[in-house]
Order: sequence, then structure tokens, then C-alpha cells
Amino acid sequence: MPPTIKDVAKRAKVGISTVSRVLNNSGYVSPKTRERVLKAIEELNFEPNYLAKSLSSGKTRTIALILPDITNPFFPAIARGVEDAVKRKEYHVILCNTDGDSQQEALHAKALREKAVDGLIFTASSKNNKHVLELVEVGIPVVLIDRRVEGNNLDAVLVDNVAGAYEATKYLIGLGHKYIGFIAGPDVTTALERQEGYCRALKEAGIEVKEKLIQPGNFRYESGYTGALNLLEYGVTAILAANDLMALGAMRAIEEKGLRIPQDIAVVGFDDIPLASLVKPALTTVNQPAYQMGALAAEILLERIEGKRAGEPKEVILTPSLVIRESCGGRGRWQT
Amino acid sequence: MPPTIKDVAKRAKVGISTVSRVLNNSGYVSPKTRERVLKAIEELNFEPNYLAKSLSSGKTRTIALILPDITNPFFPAIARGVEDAVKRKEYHVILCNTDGDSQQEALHAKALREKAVDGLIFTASSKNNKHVLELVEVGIPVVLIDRRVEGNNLDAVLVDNVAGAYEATKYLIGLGHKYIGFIAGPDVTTALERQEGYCRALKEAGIEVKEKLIQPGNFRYESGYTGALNLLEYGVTAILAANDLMALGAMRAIEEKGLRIPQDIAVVGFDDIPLASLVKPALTTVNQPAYQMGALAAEILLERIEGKRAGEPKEVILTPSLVIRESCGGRGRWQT
DNA sequence: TTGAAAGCGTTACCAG
DNA sequence: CTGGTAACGCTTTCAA
Repeated sequence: MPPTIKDVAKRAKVGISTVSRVLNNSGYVSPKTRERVLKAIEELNFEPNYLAKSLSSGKTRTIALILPDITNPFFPAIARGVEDAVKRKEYHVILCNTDGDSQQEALHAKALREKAVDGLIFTASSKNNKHVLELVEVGIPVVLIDRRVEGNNLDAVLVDNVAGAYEATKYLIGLGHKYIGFIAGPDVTTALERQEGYCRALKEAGIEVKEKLIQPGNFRYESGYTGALNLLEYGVTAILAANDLMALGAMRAIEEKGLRIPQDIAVVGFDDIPLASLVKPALTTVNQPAYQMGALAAEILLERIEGKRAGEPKEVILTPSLVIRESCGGRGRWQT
Repeated sequence: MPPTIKDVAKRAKVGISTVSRVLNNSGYVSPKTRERVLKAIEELNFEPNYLAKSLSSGKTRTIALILPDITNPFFPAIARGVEDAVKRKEYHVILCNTDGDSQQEALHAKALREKAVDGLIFTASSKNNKHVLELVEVGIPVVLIDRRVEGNNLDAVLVDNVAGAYEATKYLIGLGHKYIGFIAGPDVTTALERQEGYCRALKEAGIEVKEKLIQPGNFRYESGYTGALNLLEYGVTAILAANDLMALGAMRAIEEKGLRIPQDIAVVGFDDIPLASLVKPALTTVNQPAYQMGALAAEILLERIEGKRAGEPKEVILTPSLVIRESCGGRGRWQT
């Protein structure tokens, strides 16, 4: 059995409350007593039992990060940002993958509540979010990341997807493209917003938005591949994909068709995952500061948890930036 | 305040121990009483407090996964494998990044012990491992993944790195290469073993192992890049990198030098991260079944935790397989 | 400045 | 079958 606070008390010949005080640097303890206690702790190699502490205090110093799939290259950076930010304050993070499944989200939410996590960071992926809102009602702070949930205002760290896609499309237009295809994402706000940015840029430039130039997609490589295949049939000269994975799939399709990037077809992605700069040609894409998003979300969450942030929830909206590389040809006037 | 077992007891007009029994399906409870209790639980929307449960039982149903960096593309699949395996049994996983720093490993180990995780899965990256061994001594099950730690036998899920690199090198030799460069990894067993496989294949083929053809590396993209630059100076016709990231860096260097892959230089990686199949030319590499490794490690750990596995620790050594793609030219005789 | 004692919400043992 | 009650290890009044 590991030593307990009681053992320390006995050895130092003090009461257990005194030990607790020196442990937490709370209340008064005379230097001499403190010394004795410290010595006892040392000799016993005592370590406080966190469970007991948590039960008593109600705090676990653990948060959860719920996201669709850590295997999706957009998320590791977020996860790392979160962990780095909370690590400094000695919190830990529980990682939960949901695959965008509402039921799994619910399961995790329930379990995490029972485990009394102090708060959670959530990438919503289903429409049905009542499980999370329940957590909020119970008083567990939640900050959303990347995706907003409807019908509730919560702290959130988002990216201006409309602006990002708008800028990317405008860049393509500026390069002279008129027949630009879009490979859409699944039915989540981020994807929808990107589509909106695409449409807006087109309209603003007086280019008609053609239904058939908007191919369905699901954020996965394969759907980018098939979407591009269709788009090529329609004779597009450029393709904007709602995320990088699909853009990569599109590149594969284009090359298999014997077309060259960017000479024949230009492609732009969204996310700026690590691969984007490594493929050939390097992918021009809209950068999302994933690491910072994670870190920022974590900081906001900790502030809520520690009561340093009160009042209305706030959305932090970051502006993504177009990173011009090789997949659209010469560096255009948009380069900054 | 959320309702407690006490509230339930009161409402159902039974003792709290009875409530506890129905909660855990332990001991005898008459159908009628059980019914009443269940009803009360329902009405109160009661949920057991896990902390209290844990304090009492000593079990947290939480494990930790300690690895260098989730941002390194080799690890997300492992993490996912671990989580999926453990999720079925309603365990959670705490994710810890160490950056291969022994001090951070120690910090995490200490904190996790305090938080009483039931066990942990560990990718050792520093030589100094006494912190982990301490956990083992305290009785916390540990299973190693990917890397062995010296001086102790623990459950481990490993890959036969020697065999993998040996096969890869032999493949290159079979293709007619005689001047094969190697970009080494940092000072961890996996990297060392891969180097050993490389040397062994060379020797077996009667090819001299030249010191200068072994470039230092640290598993990162950049070191692959610079390593390749040096290797090209020496006129190698093929490069084997100790991991994919470095192989990718090497590819970049080769192309920047105006050389073609695979016509001028062949390259082989190790890991088979998701990017490997996406780059052009697609990378021929040694596949490590990361997802399964994670899942397997998790299963072994749970068996230890739940006492279903006793006796001596055992190492499970998986055999990696060479995945032949495009970066070495035509499919050679090694294709299966 | 210190210690005793009452929780925190469960589990588990022991009578009944 | 069921209900008390003593742990589990710590925090936090409250007196002294």
C-alpha cells in the first residue's frame, strides 16, 4: 500500500490537516512544522492520491478532446496544440474518436461526465448535439473547435471558412479560370461555408454557378478522386476541393487522366495538412492554423474551468490564409 | 448537486447497499426491490459518480498512451488502434506527447501514477527509463509499443525492424543496386535495428558497408533531405531511409538536384505512413501495421489489468512487409 | 498555528 | 435477501 497523508501525519507527529496544508500551500503552517512534514513526505516517498483529491475537490484536472478521427491528418496538430497548452497547467487530455457518429458522441459524453472531466473540447460532427448540450447544462464547460453546433452559443474557436474559400476561388479567377469545379464536403458547417465562399466569389466575378460543377464529397481521398473524374468530364480548368485530402485525390485523378497540374488543371485545397507541401506539385491551399486553434481552445477552456473567464460565450474566428505553392502554376497577384 | 446513491436509496426506500447491488449486478436483490430501485434511478436521472467508485475500487478504467508526438504521421494510427480496442470495454485513453524527452516522460509517468491510470502503453524514446520501471514496480501494467526498453522485460508489441530493413535492402540489391545509401534514425532501438538489417543484407551480398554511405538522421523530413544531399555527392544509386518522413525528404532533395526517381535514384522508406501511397512517385516502403499494433498492445494491456493474463511478460514481434510501389522502378522479383 | 471531525459518493463486509 | 457501517484518502470547516 502506498503511504497516505495519514502516515505522513503520524511520522511528522502532526495532524493530517496540517499535512494537507503544506501539500497545498494553504493556510498557515509554521516553518518548523512544515519542515518536519516535508521531511516525512520525502522519507515516505509519499504521493498524494489524486482520486481522493478529486473526490473531495470535484476537480480532476483532466479534459477531453472529442473529434471525428485522429487519423485524419487535420486533427493531430489540433490534438498537439491542446495537449501542449494544458500540459503547462498539469492537466491531461483524454482523446475520443467519434467517426462523426452521433451515437458515439453521446456515449463518450455520458462516460466523460461520469468520469467528471473538468471540461471538454469538441469537434461536432453530427447534427444531433443534445448530448453535448446536456453536459453544458450540468455545468461542464465545453468549447467547440472547428465546427459550430446549432441552436446554442458556446465558446468556440473557428475559422472563417467562407473567407478562405472565397479567397481561394478569387485567386483562381484572377489566374484566368472561368470554369472552376468544386468538390464539396459532407453536411457539416465547415464544408457548407466553404461552398458558400466558392459560390460568392464566382457570383461576384459574374460567373454563373453551375450545379454540375459542384460535386459531392465526404472529405475523404476517394471522394476527391471520383469528384475530379466527373469534373474533368465537364471540362473544368481548375478545381477547388473542400479539403486537402480530396484535393490530393483530385490530383491523382487528373494525373491518371494524363493531364498535367498546373498546366492543364489547377487545383486548390483547404486545410494545409502536412502533406500539402510535400506532394508534387506542392498543393496550393487555404491554411488553417490547427495547432493554434487547439492551443487557443484549450486556453479558453482552462479559463472557464478555473473561473477566470465569466460571462457570455464567445466565438473566436480566425482568418485562414491562402498558401500559394505549385498546383496552380505561377505565383499570382494574390501572393502576399 | 447531482443525485447520489443515497437519494436513490431514500426514494426507493431501501438501503444504499441495495442500490449499489443493483447498480453492479452483484449480490442478491429481489426482483421487486430491484424494480423499485431502477425506477428511482430513472426518475432521479441518477448517474454514479465515477470518482467515488474509483476511490473505492482503485480502478479508473483509464489508460494512458505515451508517445513522442501525435503529429508524427506514424502515431495517429496507433492511437486510433488503442482507442478502438479499449473503447469496447469502456476504457478511456489519456494521450501524452513527450517529444522523446526523458524528463517529460518522467513527468507524465509521475502524474499518471497519481491519477491512478490502470495501465499504460508506452513508446519509449529516451534511454533513461527508470520512471516507467518505477510504475511497473508500483504494480501498474505497462506494455511497450514499437520500442523496447533495455534492462527489463515487459510486455511489448514490436516489429522486426531488422527483417524489414533487410528485406528492403535485399530488394534494392536484387534490382541491381550496389551503391546503396542509408539515412539512419536517432539513437533508439528501432532505428538501430533497421540499420542492422541494412548492413546485414549488404554483407550477405558481399557488398562492403561504407561508413560514409550511412548518413545520420533524426526521423524528421529535413534530415532526410540533407542526408540525401550528402549521399548524392557520393554517387549512390539507391537510398534506404530509416523512416518514410526522411524518405520523403530524400525524394525532395533528389528532385531538386534534377534527378529522377526511380530512373536515376531509387528510394525506399520504412513505416508506410498514409502519405507514402499518395506522393508521386508512390513510395516503396516497409509497412508497419500501426493500427493493429495499437489494438494489440491495448488488448494485452487490458488482459493484464483485468488479471486475465498472468505470468511472464511476452514480446509480440510482428513481421513488417515490403510494399512495392513506384519509387524503385519496375516491380521486381520481390513482389508477392 | 494546529488538530479533530465531518464530509465527498461508492464499495464491501457483516449482521440480521 | 437487505441495511448498517467502516473504509477509500483527501479537503475543509470549526474550535482550540
